[in-house]
Amino acid sequence: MPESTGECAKPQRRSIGARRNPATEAAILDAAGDLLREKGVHGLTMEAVARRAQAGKATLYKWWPSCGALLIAVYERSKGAHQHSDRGNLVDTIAEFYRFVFAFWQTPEGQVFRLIIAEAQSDKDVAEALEGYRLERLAALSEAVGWAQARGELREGVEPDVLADTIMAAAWLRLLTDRLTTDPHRLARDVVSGWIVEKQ
Amino acid sequence: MPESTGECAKPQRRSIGARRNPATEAAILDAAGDLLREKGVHGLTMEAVARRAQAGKATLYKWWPSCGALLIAVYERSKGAHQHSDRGNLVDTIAEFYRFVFAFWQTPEGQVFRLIIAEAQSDKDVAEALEGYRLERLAALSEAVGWAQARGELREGVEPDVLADTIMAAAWLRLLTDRLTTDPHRLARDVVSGWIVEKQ
DNA sequence: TCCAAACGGAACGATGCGTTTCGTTTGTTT
DNA sequence: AAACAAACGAAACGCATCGTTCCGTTTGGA
Repeated sequence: MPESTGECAKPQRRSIGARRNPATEAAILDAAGDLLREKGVHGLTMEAVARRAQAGKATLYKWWPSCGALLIAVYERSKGAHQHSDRGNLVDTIAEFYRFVFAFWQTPEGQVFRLIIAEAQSDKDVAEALEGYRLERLAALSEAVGWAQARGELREGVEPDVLADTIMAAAWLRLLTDRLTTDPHRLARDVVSGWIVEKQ
Repeated sequence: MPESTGECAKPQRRSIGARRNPATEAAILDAAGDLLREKGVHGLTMEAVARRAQAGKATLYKWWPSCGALLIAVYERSKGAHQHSDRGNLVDTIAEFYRFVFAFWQTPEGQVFRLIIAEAQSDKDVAEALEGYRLERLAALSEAVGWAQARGELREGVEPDVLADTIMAAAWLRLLTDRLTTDPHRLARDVVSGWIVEKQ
């Protein structure tokens, strides 16, 4: 990841012709990300980003019409795609899921996600992007639950996407109420084990 | 003193001496609430509130140092205290809980709550107030779960506050992702029934 | 009687907003 | 080779909100 120094270092980025300059995009997203982590969502202003990235405001508004768009772009660039790995039983699989997302949400890049949820409550575009992301993650979780179901792990009548919704809800609540230090395995057991057939 | 014009909305609220004027507080909170519902959280500015309430900005900042404080005050004034009523079994009790909060969150007053959750992600004071409210509701939910446990409804090893946390998480996720039209009873069943002993 | 405190109102400098204009740079088209 | 198109940094604009600070007025309490 290119390090943006924030000042000095006069890159003198100019036009590279009648096409978008990737260096400009990178510099702007770097600056936006840095500002977000340093000053929170209120520090993310078009003015500040332009200043820091040594870019013109016109350039910013051309590619990212609003602050919300910038927020989404910052997150999209940094989000890691988590591949669910089946651990043989549902509790361990979900525990691994919690472990991964809690760890990510605690990184500077992942912290942006909670700001996106916040912004989505009053910005329609952000809400739309968030909904797309939510459905994507929900499908992945559903698949993992489906594996357990196929193994006959689950009690009768359990619908994978419904259980996946509950699993995700627990994660979001921890994020939004600053409890990401919750023990992932214990949480997985607390949320999931009610739906598992009892061993005998 | 005789009313001169009788014109609407010219209260001419003045000082009532060296003490806080309740009429001023009411007018300001009314104005703030109206603005929130009409223009969303971005419409809630100190300037706009002062204009609408015909109050001085100095008065606003004296009693509510920030926009977040105003947001909390608006919500505190309107929030209804939900008394949990036991319905004889846990699913029906939780269904009633979901029915109540979903209905409230869909009202103009209740809509403020999602904005509080959003603001709490970047405003420490709001986060603190939200945490207090969350724990308060969690305790009430825990109590309701405890009733079911006392009846022997729950499987062994279930901790009421842990289950209550999951119940609340499902509600919050619906609020934040615009799914308050979820069927409350079905949701209650989907979240809770895994923890109930099977009838025999 | 006098003082303290709250009130509405107006003004201030600072900052961010969204837009516009300008001159420069460079790839693409003619 | 020349003309064009589009992106770029930079600066400026009118406007809104910010948080603060004055002021004069009002009225209860010391």
